[in-house]
Amino acid sequence: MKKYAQVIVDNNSIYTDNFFTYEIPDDILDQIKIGHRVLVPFGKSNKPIQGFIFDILDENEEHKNTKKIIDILDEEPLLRDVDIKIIKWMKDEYLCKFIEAIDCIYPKGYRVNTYKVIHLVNNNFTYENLRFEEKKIIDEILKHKGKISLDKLKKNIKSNIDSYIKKLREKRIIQITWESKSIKNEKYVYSLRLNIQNSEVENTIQSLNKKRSFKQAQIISFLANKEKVLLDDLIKELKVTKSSIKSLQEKDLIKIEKIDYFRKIETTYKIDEKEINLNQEQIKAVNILKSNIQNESKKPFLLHGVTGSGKTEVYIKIIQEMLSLGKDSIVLVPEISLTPQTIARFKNRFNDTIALLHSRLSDGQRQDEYKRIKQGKAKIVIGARSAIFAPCKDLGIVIIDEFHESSYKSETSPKYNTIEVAKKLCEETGSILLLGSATPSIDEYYKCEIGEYNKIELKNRANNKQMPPIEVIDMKEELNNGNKSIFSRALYEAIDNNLVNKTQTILFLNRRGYANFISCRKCSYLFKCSSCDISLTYHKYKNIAKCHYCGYEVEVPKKCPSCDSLYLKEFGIGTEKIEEEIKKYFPNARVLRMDRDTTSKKGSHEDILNKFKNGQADILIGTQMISKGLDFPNVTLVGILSADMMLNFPDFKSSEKTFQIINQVAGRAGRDLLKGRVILQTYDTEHYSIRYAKNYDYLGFYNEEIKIRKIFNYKPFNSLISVVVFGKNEKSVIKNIQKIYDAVIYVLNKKGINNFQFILGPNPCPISKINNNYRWQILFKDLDIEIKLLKGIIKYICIEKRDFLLDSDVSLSIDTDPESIL
DNA sequence: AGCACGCCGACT
DNA sequence: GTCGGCGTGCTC
Repeated sequence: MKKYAQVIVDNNSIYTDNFFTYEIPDDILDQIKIGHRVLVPFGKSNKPIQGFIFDILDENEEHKNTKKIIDILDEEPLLRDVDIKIIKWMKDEYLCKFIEAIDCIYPKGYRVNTYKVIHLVNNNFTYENLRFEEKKIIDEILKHKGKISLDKLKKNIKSNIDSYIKKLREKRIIQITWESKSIKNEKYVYSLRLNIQNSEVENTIQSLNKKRSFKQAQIISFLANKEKVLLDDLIKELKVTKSSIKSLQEKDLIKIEKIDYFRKIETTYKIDEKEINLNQEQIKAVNILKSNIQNESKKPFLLHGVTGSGKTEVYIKIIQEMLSLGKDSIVLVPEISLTPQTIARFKNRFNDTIALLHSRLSDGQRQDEYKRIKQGKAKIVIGARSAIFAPCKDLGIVIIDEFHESSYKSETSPKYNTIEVAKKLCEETGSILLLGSATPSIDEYYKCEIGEYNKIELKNRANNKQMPPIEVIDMKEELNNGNKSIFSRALYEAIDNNLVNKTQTILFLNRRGYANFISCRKCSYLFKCSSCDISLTYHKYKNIAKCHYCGYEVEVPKKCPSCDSLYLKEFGIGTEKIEEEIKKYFPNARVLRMDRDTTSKKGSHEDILNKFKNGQADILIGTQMISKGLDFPNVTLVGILSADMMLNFPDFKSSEKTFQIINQVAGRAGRDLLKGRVILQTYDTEHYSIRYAKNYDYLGFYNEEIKIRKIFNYKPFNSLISVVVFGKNEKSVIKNIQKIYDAVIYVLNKKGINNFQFILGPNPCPISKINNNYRWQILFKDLDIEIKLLKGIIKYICIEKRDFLLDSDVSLSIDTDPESIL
């Protein structure tokens, strides 16, 4: 009986974002499964493209003209059953296309290359009657055994031949079809062994020598009495070429076996392995988790453990438990704390059972890791956000460390929230979800309060040390007392002290570059990016002004470009400036700076950390990058240079973020035997973020913040959906965002809703231009309206009716619960 | 999206 | 004629 497949095709268009029905040919009927990647003919020209099987049906009621699937592209289905569920869920949740959700899941090296080939179909033509160019085409095709790729043909015949090809086609002399090649970017090694009995070896060698196949004879004698030899070794050893090996294979004298080769990932960072001795709190935490493994319905766990309370040890113990049950674990870490140090900690413990997935892997390496997980060779996956989609076979637990980090929200469509995806994944697979943080996000902590999550607490630091005391310094006061420097007197003295005592200092400022902007003091000319609505950051070392959004750089002239005065001045501070000031005040101090500018080279990250760890520097200056996971026993002082810098951001999460980052950076001091000290400089000493952070009082902060969220209808009480229209043509952008607004109002009116308080906009985005794209947004809150209904309406207007409604010169971005609305 | 096709103006 | 540029319509 014929069967039919429901296929999602790899075509990133809204019009093809639905199931296509294909007939399954008999020869693959018994192999094909849901989740398989297949090759299907598509469109008028039957171009072969990738597709994904979402369902297999016995009948095909709706369509008459079904085409047949060409082939299956992988032995095993690329998508697991749970992947299919997640894809469907993501599509609804994040208002994205099927193919966008699918793209999150399978490694991007798997693809199909297509090209057109031109071949002779008919010999019933008189060559002599053809025109010169037509002859040339036919000659070229015949030269390549009756078939050549169109690209190659055009390259070989340099003149324009399109019209002659068309003519030949009309005369039915040639035909153009599509061909394809499946690319997997996989690496294999090959092993050789004899395919003849030992007793036959002598004879074979003799007969080969007779035919003057000396190299082949040499290979046979080399292989004799050996179990297996690697192809590469053989080639090196005997200085033979692949051709002699190939002919031996054709004569069936040897067997070649393909072996998966896994490219090694280098980790240069080494740490001394400490024996894990869990304290009472940690043991209790592990036991709670363990007792839940068999539990049918699993609530997620929120592990609230103060900095240094040993969350990682808890993770390791529960992973060990999972391993002993044969189950897989996924550990997600924010990209910036996926440091060699963190990796080494897990690697030391689990060795080769670990697969690593992060942005710095090459495509090949990522592919290898993917395969190792898929084949069950790696049972523990450590990675950033996207590792949540790792193809584990039998998942036991998902751990999201530092789950409050904003990097768990994807910035590209689909703009998924990793915690939500993980929750769905765990629900579907019956796995445990463990969210760990010292400073939980307000949203998730609220879910503990209302009983959606179980809470586990680690209240004490593993070594029972107190958190280092935080001294808050009022920089307004410093200024009043005549100190114009970026260092308060207290911080200056503390740094000086540390230099004398030969202990180390970390200075934190969440901004790279030298100064945030540069302008003319005479005419107030401001250096701005030509393609973005952003002032340029000054990088003194290179003497450039740089746009941190699009990367645009311009050399800073001596004179003001507008009024020719010499009064150009930079304002605000960045890490580069701190480095300069430190060198000015403490010329003998050895300084390292770690930010995106100094870590762009591969391995530079490791370099800086290793140097600091080995005591080759006294002071480490850095951005967010240094706020996490670093464990340096000799650091006794942490200076937070401008704690309130983030507070001025127009973002409802800025208080939360400030509180979190102070906590994290402070935790870098006094981690070992030496006593730590934190100096926090701010202009706003009375802000509640700073007040509670000073005492490491998470609950106090939470209670204050949750009240504000309630009053202003922010998360977790209300959702926010942002719709941004952007494009090069500002008028068109405005016109189109207005169309969306009008359409939403129209639909709402029809549904009897007349109060539009919950819609904000359309307005220009706070950053109104990026990369020459003008940006306008509408914000929707689910106030007095069901979130499902709201999403439905937005989906209907912005996705389903998009082409009908919107012009083609604008693009659209939808973000549910955006991390930032800039 | 991305492909094919068809129509139209420009140009040897 | 004939080249190529763009607008249109469809994808099992």
